[in-house]
Amino acid sequence: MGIKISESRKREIIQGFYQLSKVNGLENTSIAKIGKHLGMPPSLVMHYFPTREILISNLISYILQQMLLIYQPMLKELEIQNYADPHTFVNRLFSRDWNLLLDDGVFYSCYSLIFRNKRIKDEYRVLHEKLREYLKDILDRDENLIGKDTELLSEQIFVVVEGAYYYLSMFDDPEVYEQKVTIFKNQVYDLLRKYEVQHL
Amino acid sequence: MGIKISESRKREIIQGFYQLSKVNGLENTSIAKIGKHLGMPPSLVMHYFPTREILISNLISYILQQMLLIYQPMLKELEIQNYADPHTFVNRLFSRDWNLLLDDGVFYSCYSLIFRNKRIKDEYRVLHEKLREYLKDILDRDENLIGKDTELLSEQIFVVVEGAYYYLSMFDDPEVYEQKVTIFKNQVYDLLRKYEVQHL
DNA sequence: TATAATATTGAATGAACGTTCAATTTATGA
DNA sequence: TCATAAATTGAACGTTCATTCAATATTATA
Repeated sequence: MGIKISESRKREIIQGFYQLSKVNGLENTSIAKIGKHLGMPPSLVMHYFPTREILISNLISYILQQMLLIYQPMLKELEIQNYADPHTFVNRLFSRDWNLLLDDGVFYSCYSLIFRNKRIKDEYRVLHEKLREYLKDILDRDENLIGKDTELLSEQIFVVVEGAYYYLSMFDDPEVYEQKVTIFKNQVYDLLRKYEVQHL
Repeated sequence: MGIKISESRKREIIQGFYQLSKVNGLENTSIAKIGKHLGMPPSLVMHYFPTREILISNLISYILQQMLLIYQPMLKELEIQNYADPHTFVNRLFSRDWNLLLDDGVFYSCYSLIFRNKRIKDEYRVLHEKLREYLKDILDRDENLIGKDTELLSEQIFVVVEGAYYYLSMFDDPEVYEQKVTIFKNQVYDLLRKYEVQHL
């Protein structure tokens, strides 16, 4: 049970790191601040994460895990029913449920580290490839898409989703935001339709 | 001429800031380091940019200006000939000439600040809206697209471009990179074709 | 219960941080 | 040329940073 304490402490620290980064930014969240926030001396933080670099590396793993978590319910559904409606999946992709599980500010701060850290870049890439494979799995079980290049379609759908997230983050006005979401959602539906039509 | 020295010094400092951020990251580039790199005391840096916040704010303006600069040649062409080929424009959008004028790491580091700074967010949004208007201008002068919703088309093209940039940054292998660029380029061409076809 | 491993504390380190300020040099305009 | 303004210097400020370490408390194991 000794190792359990260690693990739960680690988790506690990473979550504290994440919470403070959400408010003050990743670059303004120091080890001392994390300790203070959790009521422990900074030396205890460093006992579990010997350097700041390691701490950040673990935060990134946590964030990417959170991202996978968002897809979990849909993948469970796929497994049980052996089918999931692509349109519903796309709809969920564009829903703002994300923000409950993952803060965009922290996410993009971590993303910007891929340009100077190969390991982080690889971790991000693997995660994004995984997401595309999930979508491919869903598309492969749709009878309208049998024999189609679902890998390509999945790639094309996700690039719209990711571009949309990037761009939409600049808009605060809910009305404008919704209007633009609709545009990009339709853009993805058009992609799906295009592939389906070719089949007929 | 007094004000000229001041302005060129400011430019020198911002460019030094940018250069160091490219190598060490925005968050690791201090005022002291910028001064050292340029052979001036940190107090001189602060004479021109009273706080670090102001310094960052000016770096962001510089970066967004650089982004506009990339489009300059194409816009000149549009002005002179009163026409520019959309496909050529799209091709340029996907070219890696960007990296010579603007480092992706610095760009996304600054981007991540939009989530905690309203002014930065607004500046980013205005820039992105401007880019879309440029493309709309080009599309509007294409005879195949007369009467079409070029604003919508421009929005849909750019979201693919931006998603592609986000995603492609995770790939180092030039072969894989090129293969994926082709996919996304074709995705944009499909959008253009779709609108053109509807016209016939 | 004795022993070993783990968890936690608190004080201390030097380096780097952003920022201030008074003094000095250089350029400008009357 | 002289006065004024702008540009530049260098030393200093207190604060925060990541990190270290030896000492203590707690828990697990034998």
